[in-house]
Amino acid sequence: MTQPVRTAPTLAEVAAAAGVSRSTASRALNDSPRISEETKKRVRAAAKKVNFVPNARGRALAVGRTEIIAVLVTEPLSELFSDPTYSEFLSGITEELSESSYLSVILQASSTHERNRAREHFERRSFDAVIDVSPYKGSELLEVLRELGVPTVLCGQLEGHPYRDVFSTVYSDDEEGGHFAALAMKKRGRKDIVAVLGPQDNPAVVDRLRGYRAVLGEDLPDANVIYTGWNSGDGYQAIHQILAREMAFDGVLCGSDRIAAGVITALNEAGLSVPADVSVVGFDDHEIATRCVPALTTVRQPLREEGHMAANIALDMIKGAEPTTSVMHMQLIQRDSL
Amino acid sequence: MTQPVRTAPTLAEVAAAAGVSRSTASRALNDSPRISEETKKRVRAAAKKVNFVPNARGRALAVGRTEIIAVLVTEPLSELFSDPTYSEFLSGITEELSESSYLSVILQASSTHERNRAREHFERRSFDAVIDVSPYKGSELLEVLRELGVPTVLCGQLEGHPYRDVFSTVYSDDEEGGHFAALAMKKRGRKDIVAVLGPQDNPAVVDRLRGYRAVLGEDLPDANVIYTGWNSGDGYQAIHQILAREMAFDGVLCGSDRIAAGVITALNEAGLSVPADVSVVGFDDHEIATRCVPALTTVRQPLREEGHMAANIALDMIKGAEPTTSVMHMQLIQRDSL
DNA sequence: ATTAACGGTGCAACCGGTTGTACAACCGCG
DNA sequence: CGCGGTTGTACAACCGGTTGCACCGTTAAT
Repeated sequence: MTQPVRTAPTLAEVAAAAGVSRSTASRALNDSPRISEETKKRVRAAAKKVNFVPNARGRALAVGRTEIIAVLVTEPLSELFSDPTYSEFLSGITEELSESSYLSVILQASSTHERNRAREHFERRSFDAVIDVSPYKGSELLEVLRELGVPTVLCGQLEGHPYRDVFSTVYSDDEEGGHFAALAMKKRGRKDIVAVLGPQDNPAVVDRLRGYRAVLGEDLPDANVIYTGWNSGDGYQAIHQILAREMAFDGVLCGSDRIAAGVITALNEAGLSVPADVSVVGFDDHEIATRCVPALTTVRQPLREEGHMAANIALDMIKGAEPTTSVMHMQLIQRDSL
Repeated sequence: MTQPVRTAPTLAEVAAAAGVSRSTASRALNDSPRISEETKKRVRAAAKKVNFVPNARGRALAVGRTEIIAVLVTEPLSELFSDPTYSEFLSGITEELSESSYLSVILQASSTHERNRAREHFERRSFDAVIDVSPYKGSELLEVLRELGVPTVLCGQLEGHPYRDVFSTVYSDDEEGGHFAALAMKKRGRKDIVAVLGPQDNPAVVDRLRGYRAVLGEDLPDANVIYTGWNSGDGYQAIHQILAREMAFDGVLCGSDRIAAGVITALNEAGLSVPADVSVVGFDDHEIATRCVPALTTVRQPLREEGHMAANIALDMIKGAEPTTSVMHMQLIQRDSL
């Protein structure tokens, strides 16, 4: 049996069926004010009848848009998928785009080969816009995008804002998040605070710490600031380190919920009750936060909303909007660990 | 400051710079045998000089291909990302496509809205081919794809093979995997086997069980077959269930490595040694397999290779190849739990 | 010397839409 | 009755490539 590859109906066939010209058919389907209601109705009926759907390729060439947005990621796919932070952010982007007719393509850029490939696609004008999920200063690809004039949204603050006047930026206000967490500690009357942050060179970590300090001052001494990785094991170790010093503390600010989970485990093992003896506050509002015992008070980073915002800004820029910078607000999620 | 949106050079400019016609320029860049070496060299030099890169939209329209392949997934993005099985398969696809100039788009189809959107894109001919990661019988989208004649690759066997003559299929031979696991048990001299599978309605589960039975016969009695979920907790519970029956057993065949991890924990808690008292074999060769104590003997499903294969078949079908069915082979990974 | 064969190139059509502009039909007006 | 102004439609160009076919000049065969 031969395949029933019904070749798709073109605008010309619709026009013929409706007894009008191609241009009139096009305008009628695009609801141009220059076409009479009568004709529009006839053309629409004809289109329905022959099952017409405008061909993406033809349309793309005519209007100069592919209706595709690239999401540029530096991480390899496996890491990208295993990190729930990314997955929620990406969901936000696709969710928002699904309201429009736009599609998103995940474009990896971890190896040189991948970066060259990405560059090639940029030069071909395969995409109407690019959302860079983890931009870094001095990236050659950003340079290319700038030269090509491709609308670009950076997710995350670049120190020195080297592209501020060309690209849009979306980021969460980490300093504000630090404020919220620290204020909660203060309100609860905690006076001897320990901070178990992530890696020292991470800009988010720096901003959060600034937020903590602005509120707590002397209640968070330098000696109590510990830089680690993001995992529960890191939190666990950090607490052991603190306990070994045999100094009193009544609150722990954590750089991630996973760190906090490890912190709580270590405290419990040491016979310290949370929150009776020690208060713990996390960061991220990761799924794990609700599964901690006690459930973790944490700072929510609006990742999904950030994705929405990034997508919307990209769409606006495609329509010609100027680059903007958009700061998302953190939120304290009150649970039982404080 | 105005943006430096250098408008991209077109073929016409290259042709002018090389002193030839547009058609000759096109043929020269596409290495047509009808053009002399001399001319090709001149055109290539001109192209390099003006930084010419063929425009994706124009090309797509002319050649009738978008150079985009859609990966259709039924799961919501969050699940997709959290399941390492998918992530490896998807990596395989993008890895293979990155050798070509093709891009892949992840197209979700869990809600009705998403399915309508997918359908619309299919009708617009936005994609040259579709890879359906989790096809199910009676899917309306498959029906649409068949009608439209879009090259499609199904990942997983559909019972009754309703589309065999139209779509290609790639799947791992689960029955063979069952064979391998069971044979290993037999070789080790295990006679009283328990099977802790996944959900009863899962086709992979059915096939694996068939493989087990063909080898073990009476050594795997019906009463010893337990259907559960895929997680470690399920394996843990299943063993407790078996232990409660107070019947002897010396081997456990597991439907996933996560199940096996739970099984091993339960056995150890019950004072049974693995592999001295009881042998355990998993399935998937998940990362967790190497972290079990003892390290888990398991059946490896070549997910990455399956992704490669799916991508290649899709590319071949785009070039006009007939639909094929491709079966990937399982492999027993010997570790210490047997 | 005439012609067939052939390699190399350009013209023009085409892919499937959108859009600037010309034009025809109709209106009301002086 | 002829005019300008509206309204609705069609013609044709255009987006940026690819490709069938005609045509040119050259060489070899008759």
